[in-house]
Amino acid sequence: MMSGPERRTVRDLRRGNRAIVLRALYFGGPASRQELTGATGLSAATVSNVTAGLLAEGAIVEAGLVESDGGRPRVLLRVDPEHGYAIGVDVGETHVRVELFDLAMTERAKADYALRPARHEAQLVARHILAGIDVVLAEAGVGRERMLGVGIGVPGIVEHGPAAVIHAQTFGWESVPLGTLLRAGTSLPLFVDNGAKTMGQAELWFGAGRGARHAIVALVGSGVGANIVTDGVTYRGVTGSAGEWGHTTVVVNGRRCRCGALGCLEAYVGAEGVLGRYAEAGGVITTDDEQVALAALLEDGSAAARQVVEETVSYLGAGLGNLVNLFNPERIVVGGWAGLLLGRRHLPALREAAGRHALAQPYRQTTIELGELGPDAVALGAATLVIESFLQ
Amino acid sequence: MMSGPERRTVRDLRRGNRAIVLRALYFGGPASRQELTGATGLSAATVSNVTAGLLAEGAIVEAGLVESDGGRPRVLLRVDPEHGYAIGVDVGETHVRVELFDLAMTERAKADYALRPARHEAQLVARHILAGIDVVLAEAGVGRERMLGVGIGVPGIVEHGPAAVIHAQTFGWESVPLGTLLRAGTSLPLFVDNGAKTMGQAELWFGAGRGARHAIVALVGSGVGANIVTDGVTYRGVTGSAGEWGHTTVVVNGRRCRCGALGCLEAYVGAEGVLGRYAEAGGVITTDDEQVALAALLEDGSAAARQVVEETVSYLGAGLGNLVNLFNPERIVVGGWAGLLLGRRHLPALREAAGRHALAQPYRQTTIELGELGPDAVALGAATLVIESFLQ
DNA sequence: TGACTTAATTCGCGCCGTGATCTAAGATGA
DNA sequence: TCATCTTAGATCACGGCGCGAATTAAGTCA
Repeated sequence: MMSGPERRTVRDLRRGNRAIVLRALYFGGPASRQELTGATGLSAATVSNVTAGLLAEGAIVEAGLVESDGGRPRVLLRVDPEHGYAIGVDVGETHVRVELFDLAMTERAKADYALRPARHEAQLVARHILAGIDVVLAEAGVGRERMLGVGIGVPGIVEHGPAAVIHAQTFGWESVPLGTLLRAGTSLPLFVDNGAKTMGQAELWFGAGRGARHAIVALVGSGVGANIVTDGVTYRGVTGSAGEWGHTTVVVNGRRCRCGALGCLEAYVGAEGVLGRYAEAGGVITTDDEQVALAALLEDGSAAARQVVEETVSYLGAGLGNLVNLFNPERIVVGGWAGLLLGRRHLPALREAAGRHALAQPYRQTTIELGELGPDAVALGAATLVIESFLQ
Repeated sequence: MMSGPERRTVRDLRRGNRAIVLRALYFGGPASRQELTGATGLSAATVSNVTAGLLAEGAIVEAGLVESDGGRPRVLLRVDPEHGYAIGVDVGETHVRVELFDLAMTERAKADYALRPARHEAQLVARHILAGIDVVLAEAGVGRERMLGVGIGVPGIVEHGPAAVIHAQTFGWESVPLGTLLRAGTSLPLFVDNGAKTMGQAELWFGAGRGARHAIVALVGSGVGANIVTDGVTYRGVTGSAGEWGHTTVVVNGRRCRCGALGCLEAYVGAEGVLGRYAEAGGVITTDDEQVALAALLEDGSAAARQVVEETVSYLGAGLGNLVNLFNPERIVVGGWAGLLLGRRHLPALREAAGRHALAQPYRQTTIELGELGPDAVALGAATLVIESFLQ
C-alpha cells in the first residue's frame, strides 16, 4: 500500500543505475559494455557513461579483449578484486574466527581465537574481534582505507534497530549491543546478523541458491533456522528476527524445546532432538560429539535407528512443506551440518515427505536441493553483508 | 542480491514521484501542497509541478482553503472520487457479487447472482461477471472510459503468470484461465486474486491493518489462509500462491485435511474441522449451516464444547505463533467469519496461546488484533487491486 | 590499402528536481 | 483605506540525467 523511500532526484537515478551495472558485473563475471547493455536494459550510451565513472573510481578494471570476426573487439570489464576488502567474522560456540576477503571473495588472511566453554562474555568476544581485525589487515598488508566494512555472524536473535542488539541464550547474552562495544575500537562500517542467516546468505550468493529470486535456505544443525529471500532480498521483518523456522510448532503439545515451547520443529529435527529421540527409542549414543553421534546414527542399520531417521525425515518434510505453502519459493536449499548429513543419504525421501505436506501447485514450482557450501561459511556469509552494501 | 527492474530513465523518476504524491493524498486525506512537501520528502517546487499535472489530468481537485493567521491560505487538495471507478467482484460458493466503487471506495452500485450448489462452471461465472459489469455501470451511469479496471476475488489458488490461472478444488476448477474467458467479453483491465487475499487487502487498507508495513491478515472461515504484507506490499511468492497458512502442518500425522494431507492447521481450526472435532467429542450439531453451528458451539457451556473451543484456541495460537516466528510482523489481524466469531470471545486467550508458541522477542514486537471489516469485504478488497495499480 | 564490420564514445535533445526568487492572497493595524 | 507583513505557491535558471543518432575507434578481410 504505502511504499517506502523511492528514488527521488535525478542523482539517485544515477546511483541506482550505477548499482545495476556494478551488480551485473559482480555476478555476471567479466562482460563487455555491449553485453551489459543487454543485461541491464540500459542504453549503450548510459552504460558507457556509468562504466567510465566506475573505471575512474577504480571499482572496475579492463580484463582483456574478445576478438570478433571483422569488427572492433569488445573490451571486457570486471570488478577489481583489489578495489576493496571485507572482513567476515564467525562468532561460534567454540571460537571467534576473523577472515579477510577481497572483492572476489578470495580469502586473504584468517585469525582464530578459541573460546573456552561458558566463557562467552561480550567484552571478550569484542576484544577477539578487534584483535582479529588488526591481525588479518597486517597479515595481508591491506590498509584500513581499502576496507569496505566488517560483517559479523553471531548466534541468537539480532534485533536490528538504531543499534543492533543481540539476544543469545546459549551465550548468556541478553540485549548485548555488540556494535556499540566494537564501535569503541574501530571506525569501520559494521554489519551484524544472525550466523545462520549469514551462512544462508553465502549459500544464496555462491552456493546452491545462486540466481534464485525467491529462495529459502533451511539450516539444520544444533539449532534450526531459515534464511528467506523474497524478490532477491533477505526478508528480516520489522525488527530483523524473521525466519525463526526452528521454533515453529509442528506438533501441538509435542516435545519440549529448549526455547521453552512445546512441539517446535527444532525439538524434532535439531541434532539434539534427533539424538534425544534415538535415546528414548532405546538407542545407545557413545560419544559427546553431536556430529559424530548423528553420523553414527545415520550409519546404524538397527530398527530403532531406521525408525528415528524415518521420523526425522517426516518431521523435516513437514517443516519444508510449511515453507513451500507459506512462501511459494522457487528453490529451497537444505544446509547446516545436520541437514547436509541427513540430506546426503535421504534427499529423495525428504523431497517426497515435503510433497506429502505441501500443496501440489506450489510444490511443483519449487525444487529442494542440498547446500553446496560447508557449514563453515558463516564468515564468508558475514562478509557478503559488506559486499551487499558496496553494491548498494 | 540481484535486485529487480528499478527506475531507469528520468521519466520513470517523474512517474515514481507522481505516485508518491498521489498515494500521500489518497491515504493522507486532503492536504495542502505545503503538507505534501513534508510528507513526501520532495521539494516544494516538485510538489507544485506534480500536483499541477495531477490537477490537469483531473485525478485530484482542490478541496477548500485552510485559513492562516496572516498569510496566504493553504489550498487543500484531494483525490477526486469521481475521477475513476473500480469494480470489485466476489466469486463465492453461493453467489457472484459485482460491486462498483468510486475512488473513495463508496459503493455506487451492486449486482448479485446466486449460484446453485455444484453449479460453478467457469463459463457460467464468467457470464455472471460480464453481466454484472454491464448492470452496475448502467445503474450508476458510469461510462467505460472512466473505469480503472475490474478486480476479482476467487476461491482457490491463483497462479499469476502471463495469464492468471485458477485452481479451486471446491469449484472443480482446474487450471481455469478466468482472465482469458473474460477477455472475450470486456476490454477493461482485469486483476484476479484469491478471495481471502483480497479480503485481507481490504483489512490492510481500510481496517485493522491500516498503516502497518509488516502485517499479516490471518483469515479463518471454512478455509484458512493469510495475507502477508512485507514492506507495504502483499507477498505473493514466485507464482502468487504464497500465504497458504491453512495447509501448514501443526500436528505431524494429525487429522486428515480436505487437501489430502495430515495435520493441516485448517483441519483443526477451519469451521469444518472445529465442528468435526466437536462431533467426535460427542457434541450434537443441529444445523447444516456452519456459521450457525459454530456460533451455537461457542455459546454452549457443556464440557465438550468448552474443551473443543479451548483446543481450537490452542491450535490457532500455535498457527499464529508460527507466523510471528517466521515473519516477525508488527501486527497480526485475525479475520474471517470464524476467526471473528472466536476472537470476539477469546482474543485474550488467543494472544496468550500465540505467546506460548512464539519466541519472546518477536512476540513482544507484534500485536494481535481482530479484523474490523465484515467478512463481506472480498469485493471491496478486489477493488483495491485496481486502486493499487492506479496508484502505481 | 581500402572496404567492411562492430564496439564504444560523443553530441544534442527533452526532461527532471532543486534552491532562489518572485508572485499571490490573505491578515493587520494605524 | 491602504501600506505592511506573512505565508503559500509558482516560476526560473541551473546542473544532471538517459537516450537516439551520429561519430569515432579498432579491428578483419580481400
